[in-house]
Amino acid sequence: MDATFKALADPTRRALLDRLLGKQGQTLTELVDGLGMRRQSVAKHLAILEGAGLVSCQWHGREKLHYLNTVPIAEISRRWLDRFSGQRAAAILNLRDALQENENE
Amino acid sequence: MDATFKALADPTRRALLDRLLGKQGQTLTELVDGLGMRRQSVAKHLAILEGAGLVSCQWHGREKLHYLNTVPIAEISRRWLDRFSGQRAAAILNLRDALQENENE
DNA sequence: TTGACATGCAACTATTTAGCTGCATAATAA
DNA sequence: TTATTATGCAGCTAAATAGTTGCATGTCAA
Repeated sequence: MDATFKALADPTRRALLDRLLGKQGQTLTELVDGLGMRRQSVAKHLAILEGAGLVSCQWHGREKLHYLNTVPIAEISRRWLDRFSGQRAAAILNLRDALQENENE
Repeated sequence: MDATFKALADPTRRALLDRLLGKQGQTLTELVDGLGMRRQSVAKHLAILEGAGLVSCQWHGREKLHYLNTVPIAEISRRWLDRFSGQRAAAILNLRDALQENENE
């Protein structure tokens, strides 16, 4: 889970996920285009995404095709974010507001 | 949004959010306890969380009370994660599996 | 076979980050 | 007032990170 959060922390890596969401099975060379960065840098980012399980790869001759895997994102959403954005969090926000009201008196 | 992702990338900061979810309005000194780290380090983490809008603070005498703010998390969940964990992503995963099947022939 | 193409591996640099120590400031309590 | 407590600010170090270049390897196509 920590690897997933760390992987998502970089804007370049989030952009890569975005592009894979738009079109699966892209090669490294294809993904480099438009990022304003060298091939090796993008390869590093993709390796981090792969290490976090966010991207799965598949060799096809000399090309390495990259596929988005959304399972880790769904895990984060389910096991972590939901606790914060759910009803309980809203209740706590209300409590905070109540405390602030109290403070302003 | 980038600030939010970066703030969530650190396990100590996620732990801080967890603890604030459990009990709002804690002081810095209170939050230091159990993290195995100096007060100033925790203060830096809290400053980053505050900078990302994930924590709001309120002075009460010499004590600075910390409150969880879930809005940025909800934003991430709504504007970013939903695109990946939704039905479209599932369809793409199926497509990926289909491609892999095809590859194995 | 030869040349072009796709990728990997290794080493280097600069920047950011996480933690620390030391001192200063402000508020509470005796 | 004086001592204690809560926090902030500044500076330092070590480690991690993001980017680079250069070279090696393996595949496809002529």
